[in-house]
Amino acid sequence: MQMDDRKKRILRAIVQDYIASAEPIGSRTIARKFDLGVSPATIRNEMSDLEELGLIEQPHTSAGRIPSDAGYRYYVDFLMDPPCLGDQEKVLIERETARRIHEIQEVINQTSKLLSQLTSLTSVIMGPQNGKSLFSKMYFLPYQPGQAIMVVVKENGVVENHIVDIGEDVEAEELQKVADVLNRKMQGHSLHDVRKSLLHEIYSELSRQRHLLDSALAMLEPIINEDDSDHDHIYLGGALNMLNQPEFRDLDKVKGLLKALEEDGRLKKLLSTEQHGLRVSIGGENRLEEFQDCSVISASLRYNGELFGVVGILGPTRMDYAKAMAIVDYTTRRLNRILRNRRGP
Amino acid sequence: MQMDDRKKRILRAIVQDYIASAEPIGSRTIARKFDLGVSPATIRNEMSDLEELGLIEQPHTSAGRIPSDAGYRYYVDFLMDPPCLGDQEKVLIERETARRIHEIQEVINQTSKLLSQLTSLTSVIMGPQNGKSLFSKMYFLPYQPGQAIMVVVKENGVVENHIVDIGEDVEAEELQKVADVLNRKMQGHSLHDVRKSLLHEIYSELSRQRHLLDSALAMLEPIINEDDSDHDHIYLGGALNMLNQPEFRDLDKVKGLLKALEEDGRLKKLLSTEQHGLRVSIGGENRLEEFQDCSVISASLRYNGELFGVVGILGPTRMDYAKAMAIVDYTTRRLNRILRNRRGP
DNA sequence: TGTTAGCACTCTCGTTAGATGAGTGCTAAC
DNA sequence: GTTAGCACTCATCTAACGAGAGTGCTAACA
Repeated sequence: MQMDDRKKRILRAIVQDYIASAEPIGSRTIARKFDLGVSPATIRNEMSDLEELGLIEQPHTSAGRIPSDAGYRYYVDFLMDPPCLGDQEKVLIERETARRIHEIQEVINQTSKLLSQLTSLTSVIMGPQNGKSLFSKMYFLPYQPGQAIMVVVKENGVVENHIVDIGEDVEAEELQKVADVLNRKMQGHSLHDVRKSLLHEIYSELSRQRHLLDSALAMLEPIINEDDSDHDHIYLGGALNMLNQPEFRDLDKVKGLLKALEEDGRLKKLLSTEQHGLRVSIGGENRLEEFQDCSVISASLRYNGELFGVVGILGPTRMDYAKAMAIVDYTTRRLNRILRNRRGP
Repeated sequence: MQMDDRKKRILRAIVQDYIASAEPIGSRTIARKFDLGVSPATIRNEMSDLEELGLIEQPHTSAGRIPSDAGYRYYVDFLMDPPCLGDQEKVLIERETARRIHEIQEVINQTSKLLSQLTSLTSVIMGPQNGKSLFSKMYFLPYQPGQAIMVVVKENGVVENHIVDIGEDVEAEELQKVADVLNRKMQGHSLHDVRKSLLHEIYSELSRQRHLLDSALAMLEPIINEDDSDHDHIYLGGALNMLNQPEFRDLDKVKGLLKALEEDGRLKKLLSTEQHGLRVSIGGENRLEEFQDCSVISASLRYNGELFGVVGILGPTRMDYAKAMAIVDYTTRRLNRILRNRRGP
């Protein structure tokens, strides 16, 4: 069986109406709402075909039809109006991302809020993966007697500060000398590497300042550990928006989904991809059980060509794909431009 | 009418049973479950008295009784077993708070998770209020051509870093000289003060390095602005736990509450207090409409005697007060001890 | 051969009516 | 002061029923 023009128009009508209303739609309603020039009976026949093709389905015998995952996929790939963005939305995105990008955290928070507001869906942002980030430099600044501020700069531009304990008799300046050696050795290596191979090399070079080195290395512990932990958090924005979707009127469903969202690991799997450009994952295309009723639109952030993070939107399978895709696309392009302007160290 | 011993025992039974079961409890059930040595009829008479005293109420005519806000208050103040903590819980708190307290953010995240896990309620943590925090020192570190890392230390021990734009021809070292002047002038002043009065004083002193100063001040902008904004975020842990409480089986109720939680301002009002020690706010005792069905147990964190933050638990009015109070109390004591050990600069 | 009208059938949803059961308040007896 | 008994109230559960929306099939039509 082929998808002729009329079938396409009918499928398009079903998907669009269902996206808007969340109600199964019947032949009669289609005939009334969309001017296809044929009677409900004809549409019924066509719908029967579409069902056989696996593009639509019936929740129960005497209800209208709703799109299947494959139906949404067909719609996104072939039938949808090309995603395009309103001017106000563009302006909003420009404005929100223009404000203070002094801290990476700031960017993430802002963007997350922005996306969920614009789409009325849940936004999902995965920051830079600590595990893979390369070390660039470290500095020590005085803090209090016995303590110092350790500032760590990574090659992806991220700057972190930690308060570390040093001996009472040690000055931050002194420590900085040790740090300089570490900087020379560690620059461009992942923290993982450091632990694996560089440590003893550094050790020998610095043997005369052994006790200082010991403490410096102890200080790096927290960062090195962070490396392994699943500590590259995922930030959710507008998780509540989900409650407004009729498909989540069932409390248990919501609970399950939110629980899955709380476990960072699940989401990370869902978002992880090396793919450039926009990615659309519809319903069952997600492998994960919990997200079978959801779709994810995501795109990657890059810094110096490296994966820096992922920005996405999570919504019910029945979502306004055109709009969501346009918004994610525009936002990530914008962020990538900003990241590019912060040239590599 | 007086609260004699039997009345107290009955009220205690009602509160405890209702906390455990979330079901209104009737005279017959009390007589069966709790061994008071009197018949249901007698208990009915006493319950009638308790209702007249405003300590219990009936959801509808033919249901059992539930505690009123005043009833909970009476229970907490006079009837409750003194809050005390199991050893496992103590150990858990010790262990979780012992791990890396290198970053204030870390402490907040950890504690938030910990509290919500231990109580199965929602934890609420308010970090240091930027607006009130006093400036201590700033440093500049090299980052990339045209940019520097600005590290700001506040008197409450918080360290922040920001990436700031500087002229292409300016070195971070050069900037540090300006910073030294700023440090001398601004130490111990709130950022608010700086804007109001110190700026022109600083200006005159540094007039020869005007262009550098201009940029340094521009850099402080983000922090100064942050000051005014409601940017001292509130961190929620286990907001989902609420969904498990039978009182929130109604989706609209949950939505309303979560919406109120999302607006930081509301919660800030709820938590703000100068009071030392444990604070219990029951149901209608909260002024805010949205939280009439909730109780909040909170306590303040202090650093050098200054209010540093607030740690609390938010749950339905029907919560296990003894347990929640014990946990909040122990946790904040522990955190305060840790903060004290990080002596003031 | 494709399209349409007609019709019987299915299934969900909202309403209504009873039956059930937990709990109360009152009265009178102990 | 305490208790047993009893009539009454009210939420909740269940079954039954009708309305409404939609389908699939058949037969007629162009």
